[in-house]
Amino acid sequence: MSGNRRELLKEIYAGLSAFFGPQGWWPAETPFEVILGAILTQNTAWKNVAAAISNLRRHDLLIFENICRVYPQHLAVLIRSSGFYNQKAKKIKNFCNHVLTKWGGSLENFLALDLEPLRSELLSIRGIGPETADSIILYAAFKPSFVVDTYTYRIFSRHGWVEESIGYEDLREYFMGALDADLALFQEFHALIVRTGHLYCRKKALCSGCPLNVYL
DNA sequence: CACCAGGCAAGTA
DNA sequence: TACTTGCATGGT
Repeated sequence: MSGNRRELLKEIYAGLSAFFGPQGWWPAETPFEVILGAILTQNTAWKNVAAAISNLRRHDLLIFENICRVYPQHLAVLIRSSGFYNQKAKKIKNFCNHVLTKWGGSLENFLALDLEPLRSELLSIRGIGPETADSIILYAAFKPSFVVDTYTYRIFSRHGWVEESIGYEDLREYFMGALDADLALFQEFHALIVRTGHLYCRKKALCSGCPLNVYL
């Protein structure tokens, strides 16, 4: 049964990869920028996140040591366009304070942890949930933790491949239990799923030619 | 005008 | 354990 799942996933990945080509995610220049983007994009369109990151860049705040010194209120003003800005400013500061107090300010050392210890420590930080944690692990720490998002859930449940009631951890295990722990594969697969979701989830267009050929 | 976007935490039963 | 609600801007 699990071999079947592996074949299904391999087939979907191959199809999406051939259809869309390489995605080259995450759209950021440094690990810390990935982390900021992962928090800022929580339930928010990426376009609004991009504007916030652009503001941070203008203020030279895409650097860990710099953002550590800024007040949450000031941060909130700069990331306003990403929505939930008061919460998100606090979440970013929570992350920074964790690295400062527990890792002596060495983000590099923190991200060098093995996958499982890193994941549980990320999840202990207020504001870092499972998707944000896995995004950070996959695209900032470069370790193969599969990222599940709403598109993943919608696409796979709508096709009847998983139960509608499935939760985050079980859906993540659906992928990780069937696929080899391959960094590039996980990075591309998630990016391709999001690409598909952007085009077809809750849109009127049908998936003409797309391997996931169903009205979502 | 209503609805949603690459979630998460806190509160309730 | 399993819902529900607050958070908030900007695009369709």
